[in-house]
Amino acid sequence: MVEDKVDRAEFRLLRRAPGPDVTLPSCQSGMLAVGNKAELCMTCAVRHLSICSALEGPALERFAAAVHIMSLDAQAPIFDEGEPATAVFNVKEGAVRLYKLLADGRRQIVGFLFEGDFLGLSGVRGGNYAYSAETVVPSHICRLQRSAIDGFLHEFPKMERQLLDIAAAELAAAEEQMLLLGRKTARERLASFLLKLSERAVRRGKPADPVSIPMSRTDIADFLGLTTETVSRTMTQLKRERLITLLPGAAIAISDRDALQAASEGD
Amino acid sequence: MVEDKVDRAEFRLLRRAPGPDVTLPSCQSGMLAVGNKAELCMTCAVRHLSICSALEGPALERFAAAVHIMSLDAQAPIFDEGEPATAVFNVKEGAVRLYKLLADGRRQIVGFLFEGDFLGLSGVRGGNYAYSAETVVPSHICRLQRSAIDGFLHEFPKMERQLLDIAAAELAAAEEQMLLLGRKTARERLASFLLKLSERAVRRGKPADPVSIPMSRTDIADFLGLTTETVSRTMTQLKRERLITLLPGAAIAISDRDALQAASEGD
DNA sequence: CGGTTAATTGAGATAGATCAACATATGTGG
DNA sequence: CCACATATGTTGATCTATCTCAATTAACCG
Repeated sequence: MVEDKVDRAEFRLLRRAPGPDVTLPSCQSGMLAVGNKAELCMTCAVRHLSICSALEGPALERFAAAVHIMSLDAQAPIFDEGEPATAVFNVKEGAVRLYKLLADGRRQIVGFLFEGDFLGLSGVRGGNYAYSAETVVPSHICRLQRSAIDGFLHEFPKMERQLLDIAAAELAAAEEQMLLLGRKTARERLASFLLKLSERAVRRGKPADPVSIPMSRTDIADFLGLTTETVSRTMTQLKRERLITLLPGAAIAISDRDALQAASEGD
Repeated sequence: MVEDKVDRAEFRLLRRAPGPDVTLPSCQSGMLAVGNKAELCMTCAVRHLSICSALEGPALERFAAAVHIMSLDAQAPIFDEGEPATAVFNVKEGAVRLYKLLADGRRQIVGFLFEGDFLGLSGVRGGNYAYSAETVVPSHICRLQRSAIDGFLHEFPKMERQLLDIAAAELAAAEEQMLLLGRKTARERLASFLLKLSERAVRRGKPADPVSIPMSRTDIADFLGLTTETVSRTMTQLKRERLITLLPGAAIAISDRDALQAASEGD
């Protein structure tokens, strides 16, 4: 526990040690065996949330044929920062964290992904992933060769435009996160985080109020630029002031949304 | 000076006070009078750096016809966060800062733009600008109605793809900035900042070594999530250790690039 | 060249980090 | 199904990097 940071850096080196190219993580937890692959996308519960919604009918069937669904355990690597960006992904179910590491193991989580979120095109620098990706909980992730998606983008300008919109939205979110990291207090950061999680849950068609918090305190800390201890203390503080209620099963009830909103902007 | 933050917040409110829509800043410092508008883009010194490079011949002439060049003083507003995003911009000459404010005046600069940099499509949330933009030094900024650029994007997929690449690069930069803001020390932040400025100068065809620093210490502080005092002290520290030399005229010589690189990653 | 603004330097305060128990889940094999 | 083992979360007591407040100095500009 004391050696946490060093462990993280060493672990990273270990993972990279084997050779220049690592086996694809798709093999690590097994692939779903599916009879009719087309069904995959046609009946996908999160299609309306993702770029796949730009396709219909035969195009969607062709798309489905190129997609592989990976079933991953919790804490499973998807790809590493610096690897050639040969595939793109879509989260079908579960949660993913994207992060960057410093040499000494300090970690910054640059984003969390949930059902319907797209991954692997934006945030790529010079053909390589700009961050690492891991599952937070057991997840189903759709995987598609980059070459394949490039073809679809070329063929369906609507999809490309949608991707541009996604990139613009991600950028706006990134800028908000910069404001949070550069200028907000711990209390403001946590309040902002909880509200944002709630908003995102709503966009996915889930209830706004009991927010599910699938990630650990350490993940939250590394996302908010804090330590676990500060996250824990601040959580307790918000609880004590009755802005939130900690529920069993990694969920949080927002007891006073207005007050939490106020707390997120600096009282 | 003591009331700096409050001033900033009040100033912002004042600027917004007049009415629902503010006069376009293009009128504030005058427009360049140009005989042959087509010449504007055809002979533009930074065309190869910007999205305009996707167009040639007649298409470029049509593009030029739709472009207005604004000549702005230093510290001139370009647009405000929350305004409808009715135009896109390209920096022809000068420097621009993009920033977000909190209600009490705390400011986070989310990016600096230089010659050739594009502005106004990515980072837009729901049709409104996600941040405010101001010039840092006297600048020439190309302005184009959003509806016009949409037409070109539709007509020239090459331009749209280029925009997607730009957005991806911006996102990668934003993620790196999150790592800086969330996990780096003041020393690491400043070293990273100076190196990045140097890299960007090179990409614009300028020398890597005496880096021009057009922005104030306050701007640097608000970009790095620090205070002016800390920026100043850290600058002095790097100078004392002979990693950099402060030159007259807002320039900095990188005396020991390797050491500065090391300092940017945590010694 | 004086006046104004920006940058630097110093002294002291503090939010959040670090170090250290302790508590509470989570899981595992008997 | 319980008792132990391990990971995760909470709480407490310090410590410190950076902020804040306060001068002082340097740069810029008409």
